[in-house]
Amino acid sequence: MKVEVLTNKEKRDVQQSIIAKLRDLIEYKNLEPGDKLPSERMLSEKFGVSRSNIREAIQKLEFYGILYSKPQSGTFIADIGRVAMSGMMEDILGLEEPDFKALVETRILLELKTVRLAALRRTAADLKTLQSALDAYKKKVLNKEDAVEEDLLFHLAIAKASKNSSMNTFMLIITPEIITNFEKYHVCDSNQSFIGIKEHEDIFQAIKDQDPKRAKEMMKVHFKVLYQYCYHTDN
Amino acid sequence: MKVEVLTNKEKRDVQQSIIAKLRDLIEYKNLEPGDKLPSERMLSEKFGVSRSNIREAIQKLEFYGILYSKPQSGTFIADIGRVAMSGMMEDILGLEEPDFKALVETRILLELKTVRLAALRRTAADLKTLQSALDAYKKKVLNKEDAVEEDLLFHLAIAKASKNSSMNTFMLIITPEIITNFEKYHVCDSNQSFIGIKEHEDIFQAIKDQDPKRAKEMMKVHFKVLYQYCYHTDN
DNA sequence: CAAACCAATCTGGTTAACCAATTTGGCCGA
DNA sequence: TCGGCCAAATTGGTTAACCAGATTGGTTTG
Repeated sequence: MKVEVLTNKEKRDVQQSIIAKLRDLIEYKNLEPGDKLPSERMLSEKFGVSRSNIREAIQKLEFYGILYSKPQSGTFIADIGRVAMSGMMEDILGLEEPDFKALVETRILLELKTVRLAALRRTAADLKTLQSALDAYKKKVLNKEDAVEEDLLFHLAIAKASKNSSMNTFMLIITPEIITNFEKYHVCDSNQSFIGIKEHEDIFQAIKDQDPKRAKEMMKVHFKVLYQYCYHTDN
Repeated sequence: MKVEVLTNKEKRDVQQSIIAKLRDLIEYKNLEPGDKLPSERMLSEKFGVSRSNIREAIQKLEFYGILYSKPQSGTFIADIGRVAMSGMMEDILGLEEPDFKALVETRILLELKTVRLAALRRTAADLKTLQSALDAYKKKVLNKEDAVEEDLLFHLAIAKASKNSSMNTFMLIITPEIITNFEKYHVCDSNQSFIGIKEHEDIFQAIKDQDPKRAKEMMKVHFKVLYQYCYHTDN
C-alpha cells in the first residue's frame, strides 16, 4: 500500500474526519449508550484509513469521555446519552486552537480561584513548596536573570495547593502556551520583575495567613498588567 | 518476547514510570530546551518497555507542551526552559483523578465566566443555537422525561458562544464526568426541572439582551443547589 | 579552501502480523 | 428442552517489519 507522510495539519484533518464519520455511523446505525462500535479493523477498512488513525481518534474521544475501550472486547459508547454524545462530538469538531487572549483570560479566571482555595486549604507542606518556589524566583530576579519559568512554577505551586485536581490540570495545560507567548510578546519586562517580587511575597503571605480575600486581591494586583492587556477591548 | 495484558491501572503506572524515567534522563544528561531526546527505539530498549508505551508517554508530554515530535527527525524538548519543564513533569506525575466536588467547583467557576462572555460576544448564530438547545430541554422536561443531557448541551452552547476556546475545551472535558456523577448521585431531582426551565430562560434572555451582569446573576441562581452542595464545608 | 552534493544512516510514522483474553454459538449430557 | 461447556472466531493491545523524509559526514568540485 502507498504510504504517505502527513503534515501535522493534514493529520489533524484526518482525525477530525474520522470523528465526523464515527458520529455519522452512530447516527446511521442508531447506536445507543453502552452499544459496541464496530471493531477497529472494520472501521479502518470502512473509512479507508489506517488502524493507527482509528485508534488515535478513539483515544481522543475516550479523553473526552465519549467512548471507552475494553481490552479484548471492544469499544463502547459511554453512558452519557445519545443527545449529549452527538452534541459533544459536534463541539469537539468545531474546537479551534485557543488564541493568546483566550489563554490569558482563562488563566486569570483560574488563578483568582486557585489562590483563594490555596489560602483556605494549604497545608504546611504546601507552604514549604511555595516558599522554595518563591525563593528560586527571587534569586533569579535579584541576579537580573530571566525568571519567567520560576514565576510560573510559583503559580503552579499555588494551583497544587488549591487541592482542586481539575484546576491544577487545566493550569498545567495552559502554562506552556503562556510561557511561549510571554517570551514572544515580551509581556514581562525585566524592570517589572522587581515589583513582581513584592507581589509574589504578598500573595504568599496571604496564603500563609489563610486569608482568601486578601490572597485574591493580591493576585488581582499581580495580574493588573495582564488584565489590561486582556481586557482593553471589552468587559 | 512474553506478552502481558495490563489493566488500566497498571498501564497508567507504566506510563507514569516512563515519564519519571524521562525526567531523570533529562536531568542526568543535562538536556536543555531544543535538545533532541534519544530515539523511541533506544528509549524502549533502555527502559525495558515497548515502543508503544514510549510513544504514548511522549504523546502525553506533547499534550502538556513539554515535548514535541518532528516526523523523520526526532523528539525534542520544548522551549519552556529546564526548570519549568522539570517542575511541570513533577506536577504531572503528582496529578490525581479529580473528585466530584472538584469538578463541580471548576464547572461553577467556568460557567459564571462563560455566561458573562457569551452575553458580551454572542452572535445571532449563537442565539439560534442556544434557542434550539433551550427548546429541546423544555420539550423533554414538559414530557417529564430525563433532561440531563439537554441541560448540559445548553450549557455547552453557552461556552461555545463565549468565544473562548480554552474554556470551551475545559467545559467539554468535565461535562461527561458531571453527567455520570449527576446520574449516580441524583443531583438533579425531576421536580427541580420545572424550575430549571424558568432559570434557563432567564439566562437565555440575559445573553440575548447582552446583559453580562444579569446573565451571571441568573447563572448563579441556577447553580444555587450545586453551590450549596459544593460549598457547605468552606468558603 | 569552501560550498555543493550524494549516499548511508537514523528517525518518527505506518502497516502488518501476532497475542491472549473474551465472546459466542453450537454441541453434549442430563 | 434446558443448562453447562468447550472450541473457534473476534477483539483491543502489542510487537515487529517497513517506509519515506530528514540528517549527516565525507567526498567531490569550483
